[in-house]
Amino acid sequence: VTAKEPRHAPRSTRVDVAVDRGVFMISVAAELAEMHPQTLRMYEARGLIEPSRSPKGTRLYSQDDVERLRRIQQMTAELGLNLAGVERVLALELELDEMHARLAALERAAELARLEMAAELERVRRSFRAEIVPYSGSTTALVRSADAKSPFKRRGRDAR
Amino acid sequence: VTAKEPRHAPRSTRVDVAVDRGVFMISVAAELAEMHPQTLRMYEARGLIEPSRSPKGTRLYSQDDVERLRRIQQMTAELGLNLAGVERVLALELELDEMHARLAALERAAELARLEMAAELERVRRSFRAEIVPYSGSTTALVRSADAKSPFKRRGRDAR
DNA sequence: ATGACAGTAACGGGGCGTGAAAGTCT
DNA sequence: AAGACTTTCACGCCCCGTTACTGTCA
Repeated sequence: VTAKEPRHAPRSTRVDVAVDRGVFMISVAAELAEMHPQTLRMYEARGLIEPSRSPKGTRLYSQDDVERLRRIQQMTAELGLNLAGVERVLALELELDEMHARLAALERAAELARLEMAAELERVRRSFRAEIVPYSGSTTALVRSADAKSPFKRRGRDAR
Repeated sequence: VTAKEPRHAPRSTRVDVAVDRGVFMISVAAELAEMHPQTLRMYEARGLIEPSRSPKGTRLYSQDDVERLRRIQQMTAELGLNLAGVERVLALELELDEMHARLAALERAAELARLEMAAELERVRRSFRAEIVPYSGSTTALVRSADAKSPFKRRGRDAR
């Protein structure tokens, strides 16, 4: 926001790249994940990660790959898991995420159903009231049905 | 079911004991879990398991403890996890179970709410209809609602 | 006094991260 | 020709299961 900038300031560029697009070769991916390149190859051999390959056979790691590597790194380094544990934990965390999503979706669906039900109930109340004509001298009410909007004509928005 | 049994048949007894009541001392717990007794002590030192203690200080493992040991055993032996991994996986699986329970509870609650709503809706309809009475001498149709089978009475069995 | 418990310490095999060697491509 | 990639192999640390030793109690 300042007007003046140093002439030889470090230049940086930001490029938009799909997060699952492989762009980093092994040396820079290793640096980004703070790991040894050889370790990355090992992980691939174990099936923990699957970088794409250039036509020449060079590994290309995506942004997602690097993030996954960092997660693995913190599991092994900070928590002391071995690779088998990492594998299992990653799988479980995936399951857990899916379950979270399902739960959130179900909650949303339930709330929505609740609202629709309430609305339907209100509609029914109103439509019945509208068709009731005040009548004095009897305990019964009358119905004008010719043009009456049937209270139950709309049934659409509920069945799955 | 056969009438005659060998006189010296192996005798067995089945005793009811609370699954979380510590009853096995370390040697039999180890045998049940197919592990070395020392391993059990190690796991306790790591906080992976917490057998109760007799007044004398002897470890007493419950049925639950033994099951947990077997689960640990299969994680380490079959899957190759180390203890840190076991710890993490057990925690995650607990979370997952809780989430399963929550999800099931939420589904039940939603279904129940749905039924109650439907019932309420039906009540409202009926109560309004009860006030409607036949009327002849008009071009409009009539509704005897007290006992009338309403054309739209059945709404229940459709969702899902 | 034998046997199962408790605790601490040391051995040893395997997992896994690192380093080295050799080959290919630009 | 130099440098970064590829692969395979070997060293070495550390985890952890086992064994061994010692002490206590019935």
